[in-house]
Amino acid sequence: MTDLLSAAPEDPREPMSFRDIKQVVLDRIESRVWPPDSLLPSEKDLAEEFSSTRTTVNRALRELAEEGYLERRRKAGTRVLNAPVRQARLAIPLVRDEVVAMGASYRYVLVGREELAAPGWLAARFGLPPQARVLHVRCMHFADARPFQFEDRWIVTDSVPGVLEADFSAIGPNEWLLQRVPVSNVELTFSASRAGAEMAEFLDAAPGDPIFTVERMTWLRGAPVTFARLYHVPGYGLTTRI
Amino acid sequence: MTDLLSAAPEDPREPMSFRDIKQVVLDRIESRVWPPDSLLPSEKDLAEEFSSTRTTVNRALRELAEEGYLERRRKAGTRVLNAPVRQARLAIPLVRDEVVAMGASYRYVLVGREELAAPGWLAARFGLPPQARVLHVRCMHFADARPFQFEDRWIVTDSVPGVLEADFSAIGPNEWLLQRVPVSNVELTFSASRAGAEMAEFLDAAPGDPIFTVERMTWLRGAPVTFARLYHVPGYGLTTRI
DNA sequence: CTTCATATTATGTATAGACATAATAACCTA
DNA sequence: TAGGTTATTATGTCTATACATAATATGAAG
Repeated sequence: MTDLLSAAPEDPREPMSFRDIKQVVLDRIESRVWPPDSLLPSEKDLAEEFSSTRTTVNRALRELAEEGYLERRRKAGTRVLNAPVRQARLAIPLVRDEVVAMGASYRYVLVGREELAAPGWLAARFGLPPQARVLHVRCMHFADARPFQFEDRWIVTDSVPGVLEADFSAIGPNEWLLQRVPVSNVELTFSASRAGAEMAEFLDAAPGDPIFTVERMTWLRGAPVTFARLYHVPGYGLTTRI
Repeated sequence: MTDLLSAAPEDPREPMSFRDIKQVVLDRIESRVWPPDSLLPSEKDLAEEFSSTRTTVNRALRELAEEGYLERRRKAGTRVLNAPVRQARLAIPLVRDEVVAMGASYRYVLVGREELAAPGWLAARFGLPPQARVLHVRCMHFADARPFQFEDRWIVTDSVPGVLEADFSAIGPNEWLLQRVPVSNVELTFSASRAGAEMAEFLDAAPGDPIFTVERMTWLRGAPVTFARLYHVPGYGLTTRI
């Protein structure tokens, strides 16, 4: 097995790629050859060591910094972070795609649809004017005829031209919106809530069951677009890897 | 306001950076100038349009692909993804840092510590041999004297030299581990569970309350290191933005 | 000795060209 | 006409150099 702490691959003819360099640097960080808070050699010095160029070394170190291992500042140099600020990346798929990826078939059912003045709590969350109108849509998503997710969504009608003409009987609001509204900013909040009576009925749960809940707020060019609460069937877990 | 759909900034003397190019391309995607599934002009053509080089255009498009907007393949070109596969990035801070960031003061208390054979469910999860030993540590994390998080952790003793000598009375196992064990691979699962009697007592909750739960499994160079369940005080939400 | 100005250094990013390679298009042969 | 081969193209990445700029070190002056 190649000694990854060495600078060069065993075959001297094979140049070190930016990925090779990342791996060597990461190995040195993890083995404490370069301990937390220590200053790395300059890019210029590393380029010499790896028989590479500053641009290639820069890319390797920049990506390690983006991944939370290093801190870089001009002139100050590159430092190993004391506690890596690791970041998990969560893919946010369409619920249809998520169900299909589970190997199940997807089904959608509209539960309710009404146009109304934005409730106070929503106007407050979004900073909406008092008379703002929203479309409130509730729907169910099924996986192989079993409940998977209950969706409770409010759409700001001024932000989505044509939304009042959409009846959402055949297609869910999220898929409809994705076709029409590119969304720039999303805020997600994961939490646990308690199943109320209606929730329990739709999700085949018992009232009081703990429900994994995702709140999703979206904006387009600074204007609020939607607020959705997604309630998952009991037992659901959202998994990601770093 | 500068018309961002134009290729060049108004001031012809200011060259377009890779960030400018990203923004123009993103604007064209969001405004459907380049609709979903469409093929973008080649990097060479875009470099000409932006009076730039392939390397600069490549960086802009590569980052947009990493952010989930584009799909790129050699020779096949660059396409706009039908549904952006957006990814949220979750910073995974130390619980101490999370509490301090909230403006509260942090306190740690060891609840229990015992060495034992790995329970069957854990051996199964990690693929451990039947006689594997683990250190089971339970502890509480407080924010301003209020319960914040209950931590239930199993540490594979073979993977962590010195762990049996650690009593964890003054410092939590996670901080202790971070000082000694760089962790390469992490799997996180977010879910909702129900507060049992002990949990309710520690977290100042009622039995049966929904509890936002994070399971964290870690490996180093392929070997299992820890399995932790983090239970959060009722009302806790984990927020991230895309 | 302290403060301010200047020099130096290390990273951030751009350019131009080169080579590698995956994927598609075009061409040739049976 | 279909299948196989070859050419072409578009992206992936590297090199070498240059310029920008943030941050630190050094030196000069009061």
